[in-house]
Amino acid sequence: MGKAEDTRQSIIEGAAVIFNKNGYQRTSMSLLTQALGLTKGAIYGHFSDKDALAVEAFRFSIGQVSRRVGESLSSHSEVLDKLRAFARTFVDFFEDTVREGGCPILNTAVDSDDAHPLLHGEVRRVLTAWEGRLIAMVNAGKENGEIRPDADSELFATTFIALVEGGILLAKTVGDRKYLERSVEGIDLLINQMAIGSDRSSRHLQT
Amino acid sequence: MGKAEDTRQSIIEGAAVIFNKNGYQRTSMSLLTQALGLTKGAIYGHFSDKDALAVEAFRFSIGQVSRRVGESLSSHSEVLDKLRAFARTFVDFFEDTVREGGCPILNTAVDSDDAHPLLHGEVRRVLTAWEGRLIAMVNAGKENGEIRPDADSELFATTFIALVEGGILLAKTVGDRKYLERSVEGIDLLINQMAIGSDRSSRHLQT
DNA sequence: ACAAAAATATACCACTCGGTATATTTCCAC
DNA sequence: GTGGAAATATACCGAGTGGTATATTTTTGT
Repeated sequence: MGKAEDTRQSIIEGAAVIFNKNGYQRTSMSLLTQALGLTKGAIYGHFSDKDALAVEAFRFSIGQVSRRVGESLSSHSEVLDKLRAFARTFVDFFEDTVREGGCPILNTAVDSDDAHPLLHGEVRRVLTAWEGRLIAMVNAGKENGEIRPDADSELFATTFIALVEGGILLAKTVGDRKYLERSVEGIDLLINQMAIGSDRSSRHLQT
Repeated sequence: MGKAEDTRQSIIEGAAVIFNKNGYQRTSMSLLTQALGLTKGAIYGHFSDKDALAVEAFRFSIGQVSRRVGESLSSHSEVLDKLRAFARTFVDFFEDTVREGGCPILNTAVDSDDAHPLLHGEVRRVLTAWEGRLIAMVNAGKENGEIRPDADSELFATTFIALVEGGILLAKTVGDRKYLERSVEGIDLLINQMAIGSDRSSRHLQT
């Protein structure tokens, strides 16, 4: 990778955090230059405009999340364990997430509301991909006999995502990670209810 | 109410929608003036600065949500029905919510991230109040025998809020209300599991 | 080592921002 | 109706915005 390509990547990585912390609008080009130690000339030499950089930065942030999740899943073979690890990843990295400005999906979804169709399309694609991945995992669990065949995979996928994002929102806003922990606990309950032959499926919303 | 107080209120109501649609940063004073048909002089005559107006606008938006929820609850006497009506209110008003720019709690929580301590404090207060209200309702249900005494009211309150906000986020971002409907369906499952003597408590994550 | 090319820095553009000082209009008590 | 006060409009401020044209530095192929 040449020197130029190297700085291009460092711009993306630096901008990802700054955009995520401050939002698209509040992130000015001059803020980026001083945080990156570069000048406008350098940035505009690599990206056509602020929008293009924002999109690449968002994709990079998503890649980071995806990588973390992938690593968590790889250490488990059973689908049920993979699902549990999936959810718990967001708890494990909560402090890092807060330090980097919160969940980029959540932030960008709210931030790009109407005003930024490009970013809006990106986050929309990420969310449906996430949903599809969860549905596929549940279906795989049905096929290998881990999950009851009558489980509603779409209902599970939606509640999974909603609980994760809602949990992050609550925990970050109120400033207490217990809200995210509880949300993931709620996901665990749902997972147990889909499982075949687990006595945990008879335990409900009790501690 | 004098003419001036009337104007002041119309500024708040108009600004509430504009702030919620565009976010704090993207809502410029000139955007407000042209949308309200007023000039800066009029606005700054009633509010010290943009921040003060934003806070009042946020409170007004929250009041609207609170009013809707209150009306939904008032038509039920049992706690379990109140909880179900609580959740369903967000589905019933989903189209209105989208038209007005999304859930003000969700939007403001993400928007005020770090940058606006005043608004951040407001949304934080609203969230904990919402949590307290749900916990109180569950406890009331325990006392009058509707809800199992061992139900985890805090876990329920957190998952309730996370599912509502996460569901709104998903539904609005992807552009399909079914995601919010599923999230509320998930809440109904949790409610049924807390209920005493309902055979529904043995049905889990199946359609 | 050197010249061409690529990458980065500098200086500047028109425009918009939130906010204010002042002029003008509208309201209200008498 | 009229005078004084309150409410609103107008004109303007310095600062910051995204973006660009050009100058300078750095890299790269030979």
